[in-house]
Amino acid sequence: MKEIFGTGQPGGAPPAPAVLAAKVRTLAPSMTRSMQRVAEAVAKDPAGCAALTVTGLAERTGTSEATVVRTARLLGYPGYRDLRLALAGLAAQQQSGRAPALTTDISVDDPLAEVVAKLAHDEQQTLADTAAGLDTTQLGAAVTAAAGARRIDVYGIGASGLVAQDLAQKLLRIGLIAHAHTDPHLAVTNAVQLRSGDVAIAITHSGSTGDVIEPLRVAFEHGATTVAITGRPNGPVTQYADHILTTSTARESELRPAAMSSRTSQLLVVDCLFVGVAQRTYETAGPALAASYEALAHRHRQRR
Amino acid sequence: MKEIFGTGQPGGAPPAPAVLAAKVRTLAPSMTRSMQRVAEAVAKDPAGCAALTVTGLAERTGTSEATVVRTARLLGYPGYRDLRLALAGLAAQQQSGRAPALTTDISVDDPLAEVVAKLAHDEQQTLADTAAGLDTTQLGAAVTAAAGARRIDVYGIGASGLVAQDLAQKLLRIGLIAHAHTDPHLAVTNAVQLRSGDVAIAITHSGSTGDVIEPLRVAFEHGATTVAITGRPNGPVTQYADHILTTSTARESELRPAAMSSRTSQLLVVDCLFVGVAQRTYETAGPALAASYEALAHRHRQRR
DNA sequence: CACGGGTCCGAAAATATCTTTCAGATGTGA
DNA sequence: TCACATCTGAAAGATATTTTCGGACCCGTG
Repeated sequence: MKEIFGTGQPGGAPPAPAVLAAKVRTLAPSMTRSMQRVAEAVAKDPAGCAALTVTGLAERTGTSEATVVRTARLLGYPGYRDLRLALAGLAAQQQSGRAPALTTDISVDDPLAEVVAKLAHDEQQTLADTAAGLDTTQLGAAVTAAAGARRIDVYGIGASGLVAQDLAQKLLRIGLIAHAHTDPHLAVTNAVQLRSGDVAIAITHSGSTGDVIEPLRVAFEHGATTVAITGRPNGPVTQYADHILTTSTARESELRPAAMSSRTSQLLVVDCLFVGVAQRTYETAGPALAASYEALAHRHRQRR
Repeated sequence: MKEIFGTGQPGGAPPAPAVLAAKVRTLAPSMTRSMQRVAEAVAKDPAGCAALTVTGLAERTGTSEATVVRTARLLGYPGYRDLRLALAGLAAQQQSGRAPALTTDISVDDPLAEVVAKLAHDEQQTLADTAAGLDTTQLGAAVTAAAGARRIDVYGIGASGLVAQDLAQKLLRIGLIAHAHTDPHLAVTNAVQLRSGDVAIAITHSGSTGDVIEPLRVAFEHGATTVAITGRPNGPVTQYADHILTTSTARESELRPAAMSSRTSQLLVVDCLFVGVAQRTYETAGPALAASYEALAHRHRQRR
């Protein structure tokens, strides 16, 4: 069997220096234990790790050279050598005056003002990570597909279901035929209707939500162009996805469920997708947006 | 010879990445012809050279590996490997020097990468604004009311409807009785059921969405504690609100409907409200969160 | 003009580093 | 518990870097 790891991102994602920290955060959950140790060490002390050889880093993290190389691959680099280069770059950037973001958990007895500050900061971080980790090539492909689609179906369950609805609502506003499906059975029965030229989009943070994967699989097998918006670019859902849009995965805690930051991340991706499509179809999207704005104005009371 | 550079590292310490260019200029005259070629190439295109192996750089400069290594030594590095790392650092610093102003609107012909950057930046700004403008006293009051409520109803239409659902979903997870109403008629008929001790929350960006104000009015008149989450702290909706949580109002443009940033803002407020309530009811919320997490895990296929 | 002393240079060997392979270890679901 | 798949590290294999070493070149001198 072929090595599944090496693929990483087939779409030729260039290894970037500044987005490395974001990538670590995004991909950490989909890593194995030893790889996480390596990733953590790398994220914690870029300068120190850049000075180490592959053997040295393996020793420091208590793993083997092979694992270090595998981690480098997962982070999108051809090998450890390149990761090391990026690490040096990151270290240099950090060196040149940057305040390290202080992220503490929210605890039960935090005053409200602090809760607000921490939540806002966290979501900002999530946005930055997502933007940094988003592959614009994949995004472009998804935009092209959606802009020319006969029909667009979006699948999502739970919190992701709301994101799916948000996307569908917006696409409808610019004159596209878009539906959000939050019921697994209905989703599948609708997916059967799809064919080449249609687009199916699955939104799942974990990348392994069966109820969402199933309709995507059906759509995929019926020839539709499929897009996965997920936090686990290696998850099962990507198996049936022509294009993969990666959301960031911030660490969660008891009082801050994963749903919170993943939702922020998903929404940003969805917004990007939407704006991209709106650009592409500006001829019709522009007037449509204006018209829907007009229509809404009449639902508002006039006072004040 | 005396060390004239500001490295502050006398002896065999590795030179900093930033002073590399200066070193090249200073030491160039004392170099041999071939070494000068190498030094020049390195100074002119750090990024490009960092990507080359010792053999590659030798070829590009028309010299040999040995010469490259000798040059690296002359510049103060133990070997080419370390010069290369410094080069990568330098490249990264130069790269990060460019901070493009993102204050402009998104236009039809923006490349996707820029769309992503602008959207992310904008939403970050929105979060900061919201956090800054949120009145923690009002928030505290709303939290207290919600934490002790017999029942919580949330009203929202369109994009705000999704936020309402998000809030209700989360509150349900920690064991509270919460419902989101997106149908105006049903919302009103349900609002009639409310009484003192219950909480009604209206979410409307414009503050003047009749379909949302009406149920809140009914709830208010039936004695429920009412909360308004709105971008217009003076809007009609506040007339029937005991507590007002203000969301930020970012400027909109044709390709970036107001719904986008207002949604981000609303979600942050809703999250704050939720976390506050979860803190307040930690006795029951903690276990409930853990339990719902457990339950979800089984809906996911095995990892990878 | 030839010669000797010095420096400079690069091909190839020697070493270090990185990558791949493979088989045992470990965990997971039926 | 067993079967299966995944994870992991030791060691072999491939690259890259460093060192070695002999020849080329420059230049002043006899």
